[in-house]
Amino acid sequence: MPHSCFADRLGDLITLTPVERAALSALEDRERRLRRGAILISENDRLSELYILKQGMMMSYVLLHDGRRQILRFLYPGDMMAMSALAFGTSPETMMALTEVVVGSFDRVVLAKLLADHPRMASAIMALDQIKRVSLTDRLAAIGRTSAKARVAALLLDIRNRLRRGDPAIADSFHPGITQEEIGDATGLTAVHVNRMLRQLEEEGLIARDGGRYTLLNEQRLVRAASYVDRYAQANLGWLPAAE
Amino acid sequence: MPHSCFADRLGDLITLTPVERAALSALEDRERRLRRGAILISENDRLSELYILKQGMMMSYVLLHDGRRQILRFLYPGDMMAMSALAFGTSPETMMALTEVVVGSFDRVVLAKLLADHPRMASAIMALDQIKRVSLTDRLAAIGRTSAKARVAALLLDIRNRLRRGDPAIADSFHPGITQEEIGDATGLTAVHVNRMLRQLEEEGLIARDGGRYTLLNEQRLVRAASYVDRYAQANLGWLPAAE
DNA sequence: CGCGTAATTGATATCAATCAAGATGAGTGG
DNA sequence: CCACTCATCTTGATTGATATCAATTACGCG
Repeated sequence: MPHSCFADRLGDLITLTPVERAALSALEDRERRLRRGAILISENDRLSELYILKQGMMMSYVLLHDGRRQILRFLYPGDMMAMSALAFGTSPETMMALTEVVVGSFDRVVLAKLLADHPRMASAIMALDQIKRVSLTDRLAAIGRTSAKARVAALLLDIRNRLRRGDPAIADSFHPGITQEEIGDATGLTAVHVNRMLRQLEEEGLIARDGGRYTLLNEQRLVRAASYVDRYAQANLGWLPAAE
Repeated sequence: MPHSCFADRLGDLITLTPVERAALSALEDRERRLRRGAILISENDRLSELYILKQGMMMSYVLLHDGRRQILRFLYPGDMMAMSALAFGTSPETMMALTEVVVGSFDRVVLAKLLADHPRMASAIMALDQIKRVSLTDRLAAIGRTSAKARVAALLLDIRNRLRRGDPAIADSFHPGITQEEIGDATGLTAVHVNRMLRQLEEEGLIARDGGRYTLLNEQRLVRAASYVDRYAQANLGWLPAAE
């Protein structure tokens, strides 16, 4: 049976049957490779396929008139991308590879078919969507109502947690693989100010940095400073009836 | 056949069969009334039901440690609420009535059953979710990367468009029914600064105000100033196979 | 009429942006 | 192996947008 990154992700939430896993793997068999910096879909491009990130790291962002950029989300293996294809004919956002990546693609009609054949997957995918939505509202609240330092701290915590999901060996030390400018574009700050906030976090003994590597020295205080909540860890799909 | 606000909403996107409409109306038959200011669900309350707003206006928000508030969304008739119940046992946000309201409620298991029995509804509800998600990312970009004036303008445009969806008679003049403090909590600004921004928009001839009533005097310039996009108007579910 | 909430306005403070220069470091071509 | 280049990071000085503080004023409502 072919391996499915997306099934692994769903499998963290519910127990999947072999039949369900097989059905999900159909979402990934059309593979495509991208180099670092390559764009999978640009804002306003025609859109009818969805993608699953299988290897590497990507991000999605929008550009404003004045050239400023807002990064909407960093994407890791198992993440479904371009779900907006379900509602729109053109993409509302740009998706770019931050490393070499492998993505699987499938037509939106294939997803509709999957939902029809495996209704339990429909509920599970919707639940997964809700986790993403709540994470997004957390970020909205962070940008709207918290300090620059808190936003940077929250982003570091979030990236570490998401990396750890793909590699449980990761503890307090990790390599986000993004620039300070990207941290700024994700948190609504300038690169210069991100630099100062990182320095402050460092001086306060909350983090350490070396090259592109970050170490969380006091996770508890960091979580408190950032008002950070790991929504994925809180998820609970116990209410969903087991598969037959 | 009982009337369903949610079916009306979905019906804007796809043509529903009478059978589908009947199934959707099951999501609303358990009615509940709330007075202005009443709280439907508080942050961290146990959660196992979903709701559909049938009449009136609500909002959802989160509170931070320091008492600051971030309003996540204003809710209008036809909006499904508390979908986070699909993924979490407790609510990540508070939902409060801004006027007298009527809501319908149903258990999350009922939704799972509906998705199983009517797979086309599963795709349509997911598409509707995507519209909401993209609107949320628009707001994220606005708060992260645009000026106070642009954010206030965008909120006014959005509220007008959403009110108009419920009442096509609404043109350029409308009554949002929210305070300047609430505008601030939705846009990440203080009430004082919202007041100044409204005044500026007024002085520039973009809007007029009278009591709680707002009039858009130059919608085109306002849309430009706000970089506003009406995602709901752009939605297109043409790819979804018609019902049999 | 009186009370409480919301709106308004001015003065001042603060956080983060902008502007300006280096410093560091990883490729790259000679 | 070195000189060069470009991106990234770093730091200081200054500006600017928005917050905060402090009164008033207007208004809906009992």
